[in-house]
Amino acid sequence: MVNPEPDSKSRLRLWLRLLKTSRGIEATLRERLRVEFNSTLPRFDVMAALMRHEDGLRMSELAGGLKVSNGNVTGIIERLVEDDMVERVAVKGDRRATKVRLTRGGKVHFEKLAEAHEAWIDELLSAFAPEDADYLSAQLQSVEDQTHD
Amino acid sequence: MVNPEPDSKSRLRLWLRLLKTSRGIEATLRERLRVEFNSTLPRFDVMAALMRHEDGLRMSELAGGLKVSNGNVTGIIERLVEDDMVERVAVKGDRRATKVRLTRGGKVHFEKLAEAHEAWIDELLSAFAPEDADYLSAQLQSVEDQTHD
DNA sequence: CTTATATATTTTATACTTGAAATATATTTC
DNA sequence: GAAATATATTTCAAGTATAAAATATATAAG
Repeated sequence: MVNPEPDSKSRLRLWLRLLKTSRGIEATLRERLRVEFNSTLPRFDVMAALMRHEDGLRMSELAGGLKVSNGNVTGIIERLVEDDMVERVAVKGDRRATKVRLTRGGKVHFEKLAEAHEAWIDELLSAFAPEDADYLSAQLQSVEDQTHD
Repeated sequence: MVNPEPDSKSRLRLWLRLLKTSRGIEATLRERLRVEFNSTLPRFDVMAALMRHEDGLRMSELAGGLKVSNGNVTGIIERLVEDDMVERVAVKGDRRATKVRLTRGGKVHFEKLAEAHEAWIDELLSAFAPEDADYLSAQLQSVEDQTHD
């Protein structure tokens, strides 16, 4: 063949597929969080991060971990505080910083979200046998280092 | 083993990995579009869709194709029209509808974006040999039908 | 100790996103 | 053909997202 398809085409197709898949799943999760829990994906992400850190996280740690901007986290936390899901705690020794952590009620609420979330994913990705899922995860892992612009 | 890890855990890991990978790539693309072309991903997506339809698309076709809300497209198109990238065309026979299509300048501009975009993806996904990319694409395809909530 | 610099966070301006309500026009039904 | 219903689009309110500027506090340098 004189002019075979360049490698970039396969990768482009993969990217479009990757994007379509993750957006589709995200849309479904967002919709279900809204309808069944009156919540959102960003709130879920923030609460999940806080769940993994009993003593709380600084605003900047949270933003860094979720790879979103500081200002973004400020807004999400504001609303979570209004809803008594999260509380702000002073950091002793550094009056610039604030730590943020789940309230008792926030934990209870998140437990429910997390359980539903795991079941939804299990359903949405049921096309993958666990071994395939693990294999795919490993493959995707290899992209990691490429995306540190 | 008495209590082996449930299948849902593998799928959950896959989802988190999928999300992390696509968000990482998206962030890189967004940043580069901003810095190198003073543009954005949503604009790119809209222009790419219009590029595939010489005669233009109705607002609702555009929204449906990109799977975003109508109101969302209205805003993006508004700004693209301001920048002379896109023009609105009346649909004869239906005065409710508007078609939207790339201007000459919009096409020229998009050609540059598309070329850079393909090169970025080729770079970001260089960890995948073309055959692996094709295989992965096919695997991901299988999720498709699951996400029509 | 006082200025310079660095760090943590919030605020601001702008854009994107959604779902729902509003508007305008078409189509169907009686 | 007038009323009811459906469709196409925009507007609206609220939330999410970014980068950059502003603020507050801490640390370093002199």
